[in-house]
Amino acid sequence: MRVSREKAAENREKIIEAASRLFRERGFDGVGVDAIMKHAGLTHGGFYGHFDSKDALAAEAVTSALARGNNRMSRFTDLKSYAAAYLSERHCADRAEGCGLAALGADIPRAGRDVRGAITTYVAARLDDMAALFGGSAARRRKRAIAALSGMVGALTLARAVDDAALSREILAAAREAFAQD
Amino acid sequence: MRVSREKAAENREKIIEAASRLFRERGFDGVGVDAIMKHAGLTHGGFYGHFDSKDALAAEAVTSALARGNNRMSRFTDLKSYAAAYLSERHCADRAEGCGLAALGADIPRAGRDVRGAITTYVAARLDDMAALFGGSAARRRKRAIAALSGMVGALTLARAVDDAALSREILAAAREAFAQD
DNA sequence: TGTACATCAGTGAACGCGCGTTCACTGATGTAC
DNA sequence: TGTACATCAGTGAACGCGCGTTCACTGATGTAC
Repeated sequence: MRVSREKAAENREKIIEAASRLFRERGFDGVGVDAIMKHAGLTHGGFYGHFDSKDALAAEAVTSALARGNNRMSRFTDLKSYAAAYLSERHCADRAEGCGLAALGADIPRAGRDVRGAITTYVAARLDDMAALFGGSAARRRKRAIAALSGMVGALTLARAVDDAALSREILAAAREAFAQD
Repeated sequence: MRVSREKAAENREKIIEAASRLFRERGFDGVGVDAIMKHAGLTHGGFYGHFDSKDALAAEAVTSALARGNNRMSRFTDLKSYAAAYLSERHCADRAEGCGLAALGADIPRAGRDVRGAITTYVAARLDDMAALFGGSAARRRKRAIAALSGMVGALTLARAVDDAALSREILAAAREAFAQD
């Protein structure tokens, strides 16, 4: 049955949000259109009224997930609290709500053009943000920002990959120490 | 038609090797049993004579990929040449032959128990290797090894994710500099 | 060493299932008068 | 403001396809005598 334009726009957002969570949790290939629509409280048939394809949704979902990540992380004004939040055990345990880079990492090079474009824009923005947290020349701050972002994404990836809670915590703790330094 | 036991063992290795390359290149869900067997020069029906399931093969393929990575990287006796090799543009461009951690990264937490076990063993071994490349107390060397491995895996992941060749090279170069330091 | 038979690695067709996508339909919303 | 009709967001069945897995079969290999 038809629904008000307002409600339809709301539903579209719900689909994007459900996809954004589910993709991060299970990967692009790990979730179907069916599951996404169910999580948004709809039936799968209506999907193609909102999006051209699953790939098109993926691009929007990634953009949305990263924008939210950007907002969440850009409130930190010092490196130490940034690293503490990013490398927390809470973030490690919660892929669905966490950083899209770490959650989708190796899947990104295999994703479509739009997804990769969104990621590239995001990485560039995040590096700019992060450079402000370091001291020294612009060139030095830039290089330090790259090292810190790489280190955090890598540490979170390893801490999540490993099947040993103690090792996982050790990785996070060592990374918090290493990547919080100017 | 039947084949000698020797030839059968050889075929089994070919399947593992093909899977190891294809999984790293396209992810676990991105390759079918059919493609793996074709790359091994066989037909897909014979697969289940060698392995119980696709998942069982995945565990063996990951073990094999990581063991080879271990051999390749453990020949470096100094951090700088290690970082130069790991963070080379060549490694960045060649997912199929490169480090399994960076190639499968975010897919690992979603993989089966055996795959995760193999990864955990590998990470532990790699950290031990790497700690020997640093100076200072055992605790310091351990922490530095964790930071360096995290940084390299993360930098390679980011350099591959980004859709901009210049940014990709910049990430690798900055990481080579940052993570080659004691 | 040679022969006869059992074994079993590999083949290719087939199965069932889930997925991305399409479509005829429904009925509430939006609009024209 | 009220009525009549057109629109179109969402439904649920259906489609075609590819995938993981199974199976009857083939014919070379391995073995028993």
